[in-house]
Amino acid sequence: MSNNPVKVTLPDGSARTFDGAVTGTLLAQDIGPGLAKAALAWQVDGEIWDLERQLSVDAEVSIITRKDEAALELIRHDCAHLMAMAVQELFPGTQVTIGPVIEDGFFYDFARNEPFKTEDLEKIENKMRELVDADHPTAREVWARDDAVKHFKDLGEAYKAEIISDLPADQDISIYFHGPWHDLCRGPHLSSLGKIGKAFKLTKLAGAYWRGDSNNAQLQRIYGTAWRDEKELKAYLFRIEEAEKRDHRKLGKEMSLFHFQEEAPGMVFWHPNGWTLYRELESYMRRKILKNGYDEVRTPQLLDRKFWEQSGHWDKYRENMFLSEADDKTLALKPMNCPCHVQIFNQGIKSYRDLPLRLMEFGSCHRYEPSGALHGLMRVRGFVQDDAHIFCTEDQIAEETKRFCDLLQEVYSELGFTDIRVMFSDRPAVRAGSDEVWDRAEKVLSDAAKNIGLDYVHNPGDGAFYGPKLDFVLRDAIGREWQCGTLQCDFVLPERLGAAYMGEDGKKHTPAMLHRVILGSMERFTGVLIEHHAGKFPIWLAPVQVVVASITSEANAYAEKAVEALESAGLRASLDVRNEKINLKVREHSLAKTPVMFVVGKKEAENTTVSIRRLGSKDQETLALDEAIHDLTQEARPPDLQ
RNA sequence: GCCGCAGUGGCUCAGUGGUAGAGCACUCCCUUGGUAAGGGAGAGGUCGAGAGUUCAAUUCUCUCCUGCGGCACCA
Repeated sequence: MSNNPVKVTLPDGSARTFDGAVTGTLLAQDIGPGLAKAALAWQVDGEIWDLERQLSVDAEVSIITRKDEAALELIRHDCAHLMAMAVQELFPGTQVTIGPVIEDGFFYDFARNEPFKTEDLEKIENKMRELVDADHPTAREVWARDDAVKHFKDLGEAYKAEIISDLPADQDISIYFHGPWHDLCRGPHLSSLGKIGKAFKLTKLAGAYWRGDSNNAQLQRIYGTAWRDEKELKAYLFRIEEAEKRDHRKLGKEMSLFHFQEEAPGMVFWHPNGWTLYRELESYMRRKILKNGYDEVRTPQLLDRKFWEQSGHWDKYRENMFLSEADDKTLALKPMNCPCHVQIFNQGIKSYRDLPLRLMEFGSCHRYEPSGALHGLMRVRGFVQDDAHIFCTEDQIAEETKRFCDLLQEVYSELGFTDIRVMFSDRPAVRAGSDEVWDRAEKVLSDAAKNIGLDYVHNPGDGAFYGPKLDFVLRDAIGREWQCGTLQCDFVLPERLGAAYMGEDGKKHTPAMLHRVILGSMERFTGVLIEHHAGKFPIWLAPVQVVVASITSEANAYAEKAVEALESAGLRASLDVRNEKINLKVREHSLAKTPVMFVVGKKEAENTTVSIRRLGSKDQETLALDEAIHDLTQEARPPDLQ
């Protein structure tokens, strides 16, 4: 170790010089005993280091304590080790594999013949607390690769040995010891297990494939969450509870929007309330799309197998298609609309003057999704896409991309989503079309995206089998992301399906085809809306926009009249003249999330007024019935008609 | 599809090797009450489906179905 002086610069700009190499611990002690006690790790030129790691060159440094955001990652990483340690103590013979930090927590994948039971989580958690109390110190060693491989093999840790063998040759094989237990790990780690604290909780048990490949063995994964203190843990658990409250499956049941049943897994039974919401959304989209130069069409759902053979779907997606037999033929329910739209394009002779031709359909599709993938409205087997295909020349792609992105932004913003992320996905391993065609398609689409200033993230290898795509991911009210829109550039299918137009040069050409959706699946987007609004829909979407509730039976006739007036003004109104107290009615309609309530008693009946109560407010406002209806009619207009 | 868990009246859930219970909702009666639960009575379940063990299964075992949490998948 060199004895040259080491100068470190602290965040406040002050500098300290040490005679030789310095560790985080030494530095913290040098600054003060309080900090020495609170130190968890230190940051050297932006990189987090173990406290005991030696620094022998000048650097910018800071001491990390529990107060720092960076402490979270350290705590979670240590917690993963702690859990693995507890598991191996409780269940000897269990092999460890990997245990990374993830959003809000960590997990560790184990290989063990016996399955873990839910009850085991508590045992493991208790053992973890014991180990925290024991406060085993951490030590780091660097081993020779072959020694490390042999060591873990001898221990029966085949997975660890495999991981080490696969590490790049130039990488140090660092082993971390926590008292009697050790693991291969890149680090950094806290200086002892006690520093983790006890604000952790094991949350769920799951299966996970080794190296994420379903051909490999399935491991047992235990998830946990860990925080800097009890308060943060509580806040996290509260956040989870709040998210559960707005779960669209729960709200769908409570608000009678839709249901599923086992005779039709993954297919929605829409109830009157839910269908009203769906239809409002559909009407809105139809107006937006038709205004943007599209023509609406409708195509068959059941088509002959040979049709799908020609399109290439039979080869690649046969396993995921619903099949049927009739007239000695095999038919398949359409999994997407594009081949059908090409058939419409192919009717008659198209001229370059007809391009771009934009065909739009609320296309009803079926996909045989794996049973484990189904999830409420978010992942279904029968769904409707707000789908369209734009047939155009290659030169028109840039302009069409711009038009589409403008429309998409407008729709998202009118529906209340402003935080949108874009991804550009290029050629997948399994694909149709030559590399030359892919080169062209990727270039034209990414250039178009760049030209309109889209700030996209590159997502390699995730394109559709026929072309590259732009995906649009939106963030909802509580920060979750939903992939909805997509724009896919396709030079393959039009050719395969024989689409052609007569060019200016009098020769036949194959058009390019842009596949695009904005909402994606209507079902899924409805689910997103339910969760985004937590069931408290804006008036234009609310299944029941206003309920008229009478206070006494003497006002019932007037209440009926008010409902009739609301309905003739085009509003969705319902009547509540039950023989119940107004308190109960207010409570029930509030719980039902009806946005507006007209409360009418004797006074209102005599004066032709209504007492208005809005969802989420205790205020009351009395207005003349006509005026109230007039105001509400304005307010209930969809965003594009405001 | 894979791993783990679950399936009991419309809903939320309790419970037991001797064929079931609560709250809410529902029906009826009383109550006409001014902004988040007025009172009383009543009705309602082949305990997901099939098979097995047992004198006896909603309860134990197996198979299947569906759902839930992940994984894998998502044209």
